[in-house]
Amino acid sequence: MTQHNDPVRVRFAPSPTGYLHIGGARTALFNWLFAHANNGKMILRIEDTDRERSTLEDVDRIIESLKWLGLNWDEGPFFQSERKELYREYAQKLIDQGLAYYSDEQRGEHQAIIFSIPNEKVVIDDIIHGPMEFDNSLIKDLVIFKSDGFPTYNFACVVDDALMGITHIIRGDDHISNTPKQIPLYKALGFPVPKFAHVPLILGKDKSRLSKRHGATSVQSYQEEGFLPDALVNFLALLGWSPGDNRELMNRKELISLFSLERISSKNSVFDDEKLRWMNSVYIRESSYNDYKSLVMPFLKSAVGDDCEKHPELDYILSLLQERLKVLNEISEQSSFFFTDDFEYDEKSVAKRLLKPEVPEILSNLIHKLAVLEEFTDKTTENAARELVEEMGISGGAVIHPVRVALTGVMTGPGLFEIMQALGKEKCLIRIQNAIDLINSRSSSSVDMGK
RNA sequence: GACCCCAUCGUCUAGUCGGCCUAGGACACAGGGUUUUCAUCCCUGCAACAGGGGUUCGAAUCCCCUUGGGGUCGCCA
Repeated sequence: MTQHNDPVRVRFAPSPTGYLHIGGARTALFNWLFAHANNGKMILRIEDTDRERSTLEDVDRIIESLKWLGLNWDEGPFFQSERKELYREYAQKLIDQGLAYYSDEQRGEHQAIIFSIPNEKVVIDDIIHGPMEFDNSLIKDLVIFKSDGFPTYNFACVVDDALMGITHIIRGDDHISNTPKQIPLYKALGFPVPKFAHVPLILGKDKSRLSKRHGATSVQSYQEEGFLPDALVNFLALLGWSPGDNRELMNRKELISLFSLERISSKNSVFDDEKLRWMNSVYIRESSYNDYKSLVMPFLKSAVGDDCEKHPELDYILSLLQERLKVLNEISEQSSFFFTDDFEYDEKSVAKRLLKPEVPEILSNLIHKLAVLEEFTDKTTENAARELVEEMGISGGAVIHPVRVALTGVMTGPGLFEIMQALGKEKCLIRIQNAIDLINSRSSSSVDMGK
C-alpha cells in the first residue's frame, strides 16, 4: 500500500444542479474508499457558486443518494455560497500582488477579476495517468470572480481545497484540462499543490459519455428500480478499478482493504447494465431473509397495497421469490397473483398450456383430488398430483403446466406446489375451475371456426 | 480545429519491472446436465492483444507513426 506522509484528506464536491449522477457516485466512492483505506477523512463540499442553476432540492437529493449508498463523510457539507468573502480576500491578495486584475468589461453589478496565467509549461504528475505536460502560453487568462460577485469554479475550488487541507484530489477525467489552470493559482496563492488522480469517465453503450439519453443515470433511479446499495457500490468499484486477482464480489470491508488509486485504470469504461443486474441478484439471493424482507417490502406494498403485510403466508411467499429477483421492483410482476384474484392471463401461456383437448379433464380430476385433502401443503398437493399422473397414465408436465397457468396466469415462477401451499385450497380450487370455464368458452367459439 | 487522455474477448477486466500468455476471470451469448416451468446450480463452447514500423535472443507488455474513440476549449461546474 502507498505510504502518505500527511494524513489523507479527500473531498467530494458536487454542484447541486441535478441528481447525483452514477459517475459522480463512483467518484464519491473512490474518494470514500481511498479515505477509508488510508485512515483519512472525507469532506463534502457543495459547489453552488452558480446561483442560477443551484437548488436546495438538488442539495437534498444528492445528500440523500450519498447516504443511501452508505458513503458517509467526516466534515461538511460546506457551501461555497457561504464563503464568498473568503474567496474575495484571496482574490484581493492576487490583485495586490499584481497577479490578477479587474476586467474592463462591465457586465453586472461587480467587476470581474481575472488571474494572469503565467506563460509556462506545467507538468502534472497524475497518480492514474502519470506525467502530463501542458503549455500554458496557449491558454487565456482565467476569470476568478464573476460580475455577479461570486467566484468561478476554478478559483473557489483551489482556495477551498487548500484551506480544507485536501491532500488528494480524486475527480473525473473531464477536469484534466482545469488542472493546468489551477496549479498556477496554488502557486500564486502560496498553497502547496495537492496530488491529483483523474479517474476515467463512464461511458454509455455507444461509447459516448454516460448521460440522460442513455436512460436512467441518477443514483435515485437505481434506488427506485430496486438495486441494493451494496450491489451498486460493488459494481461501481469495479468500473475502472480491480483488485488484481479475479475477485469480483466484495463487500465494503474487502473493497477498502484492497483499494488503491494506482490500480485504477486509465481507460474509460462502458456501463454494463446487464452485469449490474446480475450482481444485484447475487446480493438479493445472499441477503439474510430478514434483510431481504425489509428491503423488498416497500416495493411489494406499493405494488399490491399495504394489506399484503397481513397476508398469513407473506414470509413463505417472499422466500419463494428471493432467489428469482434481479431487482426488487420485479416483486410486483412476480407476486401479484398471490395477493389478488384479479391477475392477467398471459395469452401465450393460455394458448400453449390450457387450450389443449385433454386439459379440462385433467384439471377437473385434479380438483376432485385436491378437494378431499385435509392438509393442504406442497407435499400433500404434490402427492395428489402424482397420484393423478399415475392413474391417468400421463406425464407430470401434463398436469403441472396447465395448473400453473390456471393459478398464476403465466408459465414461469416458483415451484407449483409451493405456489399451491401459499395460495391455499380454496383459491386453488376456484382458479382451476375458472381455467376450465375459460377453456370451454374458448373452445366452443373456435369449434365454429372449424379449427 | 487546437490542446489533452485512451486503445486486450460484445462489455467489465487480469496481464505489476518484456519471457511462465498456444492471453486468465466475470457478465452476456450458445449448447448440455439437474429441475414440473422459470431462475439457481454444475459442465462445455464462442470470443480479444486496432494497424504498421522499430528496440530486443524474445513484446499484449518499451518507443514512434497511423487509425479509432473520448474529454476540454464559458464571467458552468
